[in-house]
Amino acid sequence: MKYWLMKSEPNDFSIEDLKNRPNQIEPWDGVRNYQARNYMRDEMKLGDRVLFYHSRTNPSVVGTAKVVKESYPDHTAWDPNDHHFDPKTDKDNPRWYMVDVQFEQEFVRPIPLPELRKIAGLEKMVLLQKGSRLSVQPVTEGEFEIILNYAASQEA
DNA sequence: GCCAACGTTGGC
DNA sequence: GCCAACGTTGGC
Repeated sequence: MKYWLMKSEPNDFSIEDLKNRPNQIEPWDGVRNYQARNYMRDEMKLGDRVLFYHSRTNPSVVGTAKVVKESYPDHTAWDPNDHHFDPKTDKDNPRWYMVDVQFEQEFVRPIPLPELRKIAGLEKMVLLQKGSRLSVQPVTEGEFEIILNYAASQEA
């Protein structure tokens, strides 16, 4: 099993939105970065765990989700009316892929980015590296556990 | 809203 | 294949 962190701008799609979806499942569409796509297309497997991250507005880890459908073409790339329309990809040779994720839990207290930087054991997290902007990124099992434990300790 | 850091595009 | 110009991301 692998562990991931996925970013979303809460104004665009928040963890509350995920929680309110039918079956609490949502396709992770709109990723238009090759490295992030490769992770989704090639490495994300059923049951993989995901840290849900809110970017830009009060950046923080806000909860967890899991992968419930492995990669398939992101059809929004072919929709001229979609914000993430990509005129250069065609249906015979899909360029962009997505997975479905399902809500697991929302932290009672989100963990803000500055707080993450202070937690021992997270120094090497991709998220915390300078200039890191990947919207889909790997997390180690150790990092994942540290964050879950930290979140749980905040709820006591 | 600003802007630094990245990623992509396209002329040559 | 280089690299300048442009567009985007995301912390602040």
